[in-house]
Amino acid sequence: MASKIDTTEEPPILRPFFRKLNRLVQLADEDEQAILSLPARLEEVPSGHDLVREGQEVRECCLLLQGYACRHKSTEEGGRQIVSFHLPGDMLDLQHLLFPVADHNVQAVTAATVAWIPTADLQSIALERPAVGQALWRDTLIDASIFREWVLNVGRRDARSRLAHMLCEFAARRQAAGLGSPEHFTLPMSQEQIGDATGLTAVHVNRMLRSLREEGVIEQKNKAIRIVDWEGLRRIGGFDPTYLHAAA
Amino acid sequence: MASKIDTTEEPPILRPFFRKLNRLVQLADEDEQAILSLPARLEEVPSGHDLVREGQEVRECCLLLQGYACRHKSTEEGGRQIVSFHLPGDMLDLQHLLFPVADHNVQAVTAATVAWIPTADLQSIALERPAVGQALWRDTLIDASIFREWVLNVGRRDARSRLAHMLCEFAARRQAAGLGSPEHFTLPMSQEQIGDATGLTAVHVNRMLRSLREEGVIEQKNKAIRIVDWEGLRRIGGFDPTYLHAAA
DNA sequence: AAAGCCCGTTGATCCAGATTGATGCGCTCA
DNA sequence: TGAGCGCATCAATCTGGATCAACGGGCTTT
Repeated sequence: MASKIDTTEEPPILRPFFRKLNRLVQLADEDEQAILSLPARLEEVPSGHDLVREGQEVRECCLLLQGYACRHKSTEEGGRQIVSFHLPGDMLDLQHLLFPVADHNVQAVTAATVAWIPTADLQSIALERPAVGQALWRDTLIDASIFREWVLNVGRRDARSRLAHMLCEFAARRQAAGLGSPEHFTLPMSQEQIGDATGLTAVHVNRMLRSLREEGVIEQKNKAIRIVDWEGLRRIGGFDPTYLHAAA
Repeated sequence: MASKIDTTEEPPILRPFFRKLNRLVQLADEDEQAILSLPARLEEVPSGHDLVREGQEVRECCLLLQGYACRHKSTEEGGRQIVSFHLPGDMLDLQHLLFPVADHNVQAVTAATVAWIPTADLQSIALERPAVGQALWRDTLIDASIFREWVLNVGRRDARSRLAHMLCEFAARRQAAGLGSPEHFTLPMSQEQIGDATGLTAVHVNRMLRSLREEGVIEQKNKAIRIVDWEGLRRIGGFDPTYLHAAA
């Protein structure tokens, strides 16, 4: 399932990662070379696979290359809360650069390919190449900003708004990451997972999605979703993309 | 209300800030000197004062020296959500080091003294002194970890647990910051504010605090609070301090 | 010392969302 | 080709927390 690969062969598997960092901070050619030649261990995992578990000691950071992932925590009673969703190109656990023990879980939402990069190598590139370090720091700051918005989302918005907001964010981040049209895409997660992300139950997610469909702001068949009335959805969710800081 | 002061006079007003960073990363004497001689503009503000407003362009980062503060966001309908509370020694808006425009508000919870430090100076100290940069980065990562826990708190815990968890976190952070006993302290915020932080209404906060009192896990008179049964409170809140990463 | 106000306290009622359970559809795999 | 299963869908009932309303006590203001 896991295999060592020679990163000097083409095309460099870390290019999506470089592209993302380069959106955050303008990088020089040497920065690009340094990033692309980071050692990386590829792994393909099935949907639902746990990539990092809470309490685990982490020596490699996990970069998502294909598919979708999420991070989640649980209460002692077993209530599960997804705290973020991730797109290809996202670093899933940058916090492990400075804290070796995981304080939450990382899970594949769909079948996915990830690249494991030793934390030590990321640390030294961040230290030796200030621009790269700054890009990584920026990435963690955007993460934090999204968490704040999620606190607001689950704390103060009603069910329909929460869902609308989540859909808007997902669409906006897809677009920012250059993954295609923000109006028509596949929503990779199950309604159960959407509920875990919004603090709702799956059945209520179902009801509210139906309500959004009946209102004519979205269309759905299976996992395929089309945002018919972006302004309407934006208004229902109270979505303002400022907190994404243009990238993410 | 605001006044320029010569930071070379004793005692250095930035010492609490240095102490906090030094807890995050072991700093050298030159790091200490560099931190203590950062230019800082002192300001004393009354309870409820807005230190930073959403949308505002920020050129100085705000360091809390005395009193308590919070950060908050609002929905378009006006629902207010407090996303974090802050103790003396905390940097209130480190994200402005890399993003010049505020995506949320910072407010004084009590009368407070703050020090404004130009973002440019913080940026250069972070760049020129890797240990300081790392400490600041660590601080933002701990912030993010706390936000994740808050998403879980408002998303998946019931009202009583949310409150118990909030009390545990506040006590633990007080202790970590060396602000005195974790069992007996004054809770600076109003029940309205506690509600805004936990996604509840003030009346329900009141009821649940009474329930905690009746259960004998806490005692309260006015703002003074005593945690009588720490293990009980911990259990009710499902509090596990790992996410605070020992400092904060 | 009186006036006013903010804040905490308590009760009564209402509603958004949870829970439970039943049905149906489209996968995958034998 | 059909069995089995995960997942979406939908309805009926229940409940935690919101909302609305009233009161009291300690604080500041004059």
